[in-house]
Amino acid sequence: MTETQEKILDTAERLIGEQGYAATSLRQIIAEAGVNLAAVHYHFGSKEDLLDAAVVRKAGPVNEARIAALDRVEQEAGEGQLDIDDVLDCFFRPMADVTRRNQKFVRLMGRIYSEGLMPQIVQKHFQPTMGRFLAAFRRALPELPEEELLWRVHFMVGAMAHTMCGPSSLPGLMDAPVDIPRRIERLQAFLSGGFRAPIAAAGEKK
Amino acid sequence: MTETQEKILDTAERLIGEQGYAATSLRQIIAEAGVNLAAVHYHFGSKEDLLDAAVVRKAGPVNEARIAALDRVEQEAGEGQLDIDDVLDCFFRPMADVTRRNQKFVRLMGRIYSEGLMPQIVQKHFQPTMGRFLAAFRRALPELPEEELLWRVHFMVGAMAHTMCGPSSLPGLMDAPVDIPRRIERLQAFLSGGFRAPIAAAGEKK
DNA sequence: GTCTATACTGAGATAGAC
DNA sequence: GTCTATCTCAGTATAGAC
Repeated sequence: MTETQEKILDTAERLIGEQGYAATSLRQIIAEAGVNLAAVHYHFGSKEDLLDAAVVRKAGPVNEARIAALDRVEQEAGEGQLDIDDVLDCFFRPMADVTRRNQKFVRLMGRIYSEGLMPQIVQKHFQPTMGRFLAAFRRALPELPEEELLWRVHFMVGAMAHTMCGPSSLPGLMDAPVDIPRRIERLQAFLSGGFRAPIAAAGEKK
Repeated sequence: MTETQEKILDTAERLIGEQGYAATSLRQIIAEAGVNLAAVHYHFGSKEDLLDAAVVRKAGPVNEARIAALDRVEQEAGEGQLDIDDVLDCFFRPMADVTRRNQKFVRLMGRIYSEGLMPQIVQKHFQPTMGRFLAAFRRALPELPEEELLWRVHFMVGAMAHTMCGPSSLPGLMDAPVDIPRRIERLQAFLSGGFRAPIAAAGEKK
């Protein structure tokens, strides 16, 4: 990894996290990184591939930590049932941990999910991890039908994405201090209740 | 409202809902609508203002129905406490109803939230409604501290946004039939559990 | 192999003729 | 009110210096 590549990745991570992908031009990135425009395409191929590389660099370790935590919890549980809160903890704690050292990256992660851009990137880098966690959720909530389980994980991802990227748009939260780990704790408690909720009756009318 | 304006709005609603805002060019919209490029800027000012107009046209009735439903529930409750499920119902049922007649619009709504674009638009058109609902949530969950309540509403918005726009990226849900009302029922049950969840202890360590 | 300079295409926006 | 022509800036592609 050359110095040029690292300067580009660092700057892209910061600017895209702050402003969003669409709002950040390659020309702004290269200006702040002090490199040439063509260097971006030489090293990364395209703007989208640059984002991909920036994600991969930091998301890899987070997902590894998630899997490691899940391995430990599953081993402790043996053949028995898993606790949904333990599973959520395996998923969110590594993210909270990395946030304590690097706020920039979590912003970028939120952008990726919530700008709706490139499901491919999410797919490519998070799908293996999600597969492991889906299995764990199944073990924690065996009474939940498969389709309902998938939707609940989908809701979880949506709430997480919206929560990660920047301050809330709700008036009372705008000027709240940016304490991401605390934010994640709140989210985890909320999701725990959601996963445990009884299933909605189909076609329910009040 | 001239015929030209309506053709532009209809086409924009459809294309942006299908492809997203960033991926849809004004030139594509005008080609399919059969109008001139400058007409868009003449009538709406900019691409962003066009989106704004498309949202306003359809979101207005939904929010009015939400407020009307909430009025009714609050009147029935009198001075007593509100039921969180009733409040959620007031919020989501109008959206499910409009979906039964017009799938295109819900896609557009999802895009707006989830492309992270223009918080201004969300702010401008949904904030008054959100204000009313925040008060209702407070009445339904009086024991919840204000900050926690605001975050939970934030999580709700994130889950909703992610759910509205297109199919899930989870393997098992990709080819599921697009039954938005059913999707909303599932979401509502999940959120109900989330809102009722006990609060996370600060700095909790397993 | 790395990087610079520069040109190309398509986007949103605008001025002015009609 | 409407449309043509044009402007600026985006992402991209390539030729060639080192």
